Amino acid sequence: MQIKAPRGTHDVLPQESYKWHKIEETIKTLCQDFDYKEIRTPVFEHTELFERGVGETTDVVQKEMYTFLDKGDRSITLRPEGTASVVRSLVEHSIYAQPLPAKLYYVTPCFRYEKPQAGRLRAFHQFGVEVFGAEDAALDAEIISLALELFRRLGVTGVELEINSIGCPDCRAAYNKKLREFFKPHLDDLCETCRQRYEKNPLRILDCKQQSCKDIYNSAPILLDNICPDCEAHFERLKSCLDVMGIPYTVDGTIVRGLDYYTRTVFEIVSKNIGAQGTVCGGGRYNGLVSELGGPELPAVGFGLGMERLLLLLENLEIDLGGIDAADLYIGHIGERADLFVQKLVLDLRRQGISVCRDYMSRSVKAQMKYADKIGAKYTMVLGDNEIDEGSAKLKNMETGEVAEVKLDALGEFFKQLGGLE
RNA sequence: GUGGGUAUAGCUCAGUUGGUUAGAGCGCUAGAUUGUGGCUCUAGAGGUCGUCGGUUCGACUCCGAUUACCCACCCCA
Repeated sequence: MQIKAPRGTHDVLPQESYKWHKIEETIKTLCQDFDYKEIRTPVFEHTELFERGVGETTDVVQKEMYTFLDKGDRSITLRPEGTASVVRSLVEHSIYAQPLPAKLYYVTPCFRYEKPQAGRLRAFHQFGVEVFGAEDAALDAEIISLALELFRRLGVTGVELEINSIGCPDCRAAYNKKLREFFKPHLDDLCETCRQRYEKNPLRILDCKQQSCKDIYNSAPILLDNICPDCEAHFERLKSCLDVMGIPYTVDGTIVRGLDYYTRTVFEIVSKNIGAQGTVCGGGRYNGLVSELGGPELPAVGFGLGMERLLLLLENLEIDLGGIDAADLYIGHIGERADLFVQKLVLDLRRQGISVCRDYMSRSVKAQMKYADKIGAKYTMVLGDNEIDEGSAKLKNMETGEVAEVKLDALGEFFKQLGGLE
């Protein structure tokens, strides 16, 4: 009986993994340029962290977590998103006692028990950024510019930025009251989930996709029009920062986001090139989360960016990421003496940082050359008694077909110079 | 969790109104005068036709169930 990869997971094969390397490299230098440092947290945490951090009423917590009891009867959950873990770590290690703002990033696997479809997996990866300690909307704008810069560096076009402000707990409480008053006469016409939302979090009703509910909330008061003066000023500052950086955006008052911790700024970067899951990157400000998880009152902003969705985007836009790295040199051989000679030579060259392959299949010279061609080796040479005795061999450039006589003990130098020229 | 589509070789797919040894292209392996890739030619390996059950003299083909994948809803990255 053959065992296959679990539902919603997939293998990253060599034809694909080089793309990951390329993107991860780009992220690394990007974060260096913005002066963000990498943080790595465990793949699993205490379940309670996500219940409190992500919010008990969210879909993620209510029905999508991989939760189990370990052998010590602890309730453990595979991380469904990155932010809660980073905040936990920040509090646990008092990172807030270091110079603020603390600017962190990560690329990490996440797990959500959902029904897979285009751009949605059960095991996926997020590139995330979190900044702690500053209230200034310039920082909200900075992380947005960081995300957009990643797309720019990778050559991704056609992504759009949508922003909104969902206010602070104060203005949201006032707004929720207003909303309840608005929906009260329509209660019977709302769908069942929206009736529950009415009690717990009326804001979420505005996110309902049912036409009957849409018809009702279309004329509801808009949160953005009801935020307090401080939140208003914060949002204005965000917009002027984006303006001054030349970053286009649209204000979308309907962006609410499904995670409970957001305050003030929320944003999404969307694309039409990844199927129905249009959001490649989503984030916002979460000023209350650090204290909620036992730390001090510390403002924070962050985003999560779906790596698989980014890959999908690159693929659908037919963006070239350079292809798999091929070996520098393939060394064929004839005869037993050459076989052992090559075994040693290959190691010598590899120790010098040259990527070298040889034959392990007792193939004919012709078949060895065919193989070298298939793996895309840049150069080839064939060693027999003559070449070993003379200490030199013909080195063939597989792209141009040019052949040059090269001393075997000068091979290392030859490839180093070649590398220097590229 | 709800709905729609698909399931034949490693990959992309043919397979006539059910009829006996299930095909192609690509890929893989080996050859085409003795020690050199790309083109061409030849040969070979590789499939219990997703799985289980039913109808039938006979099922890859029809029916039912199940599973997986894809897509959409929901939600989100």
